[in-house]
Amino acid sequence: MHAYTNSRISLPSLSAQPSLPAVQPVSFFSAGSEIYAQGEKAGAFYQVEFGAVRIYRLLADGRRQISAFHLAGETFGFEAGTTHHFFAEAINATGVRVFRLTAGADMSHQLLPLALQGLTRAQEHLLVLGRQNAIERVAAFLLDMAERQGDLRLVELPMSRMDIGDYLGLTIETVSRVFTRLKEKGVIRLVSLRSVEIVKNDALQDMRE
Amino acid sequence: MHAYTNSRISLPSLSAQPSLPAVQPVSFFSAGSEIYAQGEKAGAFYQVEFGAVRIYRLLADGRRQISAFHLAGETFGFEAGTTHHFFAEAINATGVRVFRLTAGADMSHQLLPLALQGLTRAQEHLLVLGRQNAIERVAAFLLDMAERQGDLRLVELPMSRMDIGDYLGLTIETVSRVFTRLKEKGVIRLVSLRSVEIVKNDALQDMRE
DNA sequence: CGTTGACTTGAAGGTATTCAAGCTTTGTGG
DNA sequence: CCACAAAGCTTGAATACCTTCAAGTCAACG
Repeated sequence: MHAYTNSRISLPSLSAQPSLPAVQPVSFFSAGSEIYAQGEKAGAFYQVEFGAVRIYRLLADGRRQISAFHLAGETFGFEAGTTHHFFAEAINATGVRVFRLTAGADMSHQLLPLALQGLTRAQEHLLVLGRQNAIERVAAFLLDMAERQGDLRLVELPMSRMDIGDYLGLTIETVSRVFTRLKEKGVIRLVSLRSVEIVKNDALQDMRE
Repeated sequence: MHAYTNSRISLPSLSAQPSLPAVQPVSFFSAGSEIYAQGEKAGAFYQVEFGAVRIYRLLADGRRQISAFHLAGETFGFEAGTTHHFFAEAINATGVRVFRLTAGADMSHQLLPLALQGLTRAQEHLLVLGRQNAIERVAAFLLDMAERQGDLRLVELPMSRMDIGDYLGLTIETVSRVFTRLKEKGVIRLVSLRSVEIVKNDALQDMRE
């Protein structure tokens, strides 16, 4: 399947992050490889060095809901209890810094703000999934991705249409149709499959609700 | 509108909760009254003594998404940053113990598990809103309410159909129709509008996905 | 006992899904 | 470097599910 699946190569730290121990090694994950699985014992948290990660759950019949994407610089993996409730996978070739939680050290101060930020994001996403239509969902997604990439006109989408659909609670066909509609309206330009230029930011903002 | 809106009467502690300072007073809120509002300065967290609370966001056109209900014993109100991102309202006559966050005291240890639990719940709710149909959503809701009330056959629903709809991303009509269908199948019995007997627990479990 | 608000039920309509086909891009091997 | 295969994406038509609009029922309360 994946040539490098589960190959984790430790490297010296590339960049120190304030308030986190900077000496942690970086693990590499190839596209599609698993970082952790639902039911696995939790005991670490993770920071994306480069690449992108998807966090998701599955229903018994295979339906998938991606609850979050994590891009370079972002942190994930802390969970309630001792086992993971979700899957985490590298979307592309991805480097992840792993911070093991040791029994003695207390990381509450570092983790609480991260947990609260994740909570706010999840709750805002609930509004999107519960009360917004397809166009509004895609608009919210594009604006969120743009914001997290520094509000440039050009937004990189590291994930497939399938991933976007499973994040927004839509099918790939609907995602594709909305992209086409936004393109025809001149709101966005599809530079390539994984790269979108936001032409009319205001129009997107208006669509978001 | 509400006769007792915003009346907050302090009472001595009714029950001490482990690991939280037990001397906090209890505030009372009448049905529909606001506990805090989006944009307000945050600086406390809350524990429900009795009654029930809804946490929600609004879109500009009035669409509402309830992200969580909180029943007796549960904790809410901690948020990222210094201002509230959500509204909190008493659903019925409700007593709430308020824990003010003082500048000196550090509550990270108490708050982190609560924040992580909230995060897990929100992410599980994302799966419901993103990938489940109306019956599955209502089944998940009823089972969740039952579990939080001690897994009794009789489940009390402190909230209206409107609230349930806004929590599950459905209209009140759809919620009502699903209740009727479950009743006709003999899965539940509508003891009263706000009280449901779970007759076939297994059937509900199966429907949940 | 009548009024009000909440809930239920029915019929019509709309949005997203499903199923199906065609197209584009990417990767692989000759 | 080209040809082909495979995967990912787009587009179209039919269908399904939920919503909207409307009317009617039920329950609580004065």
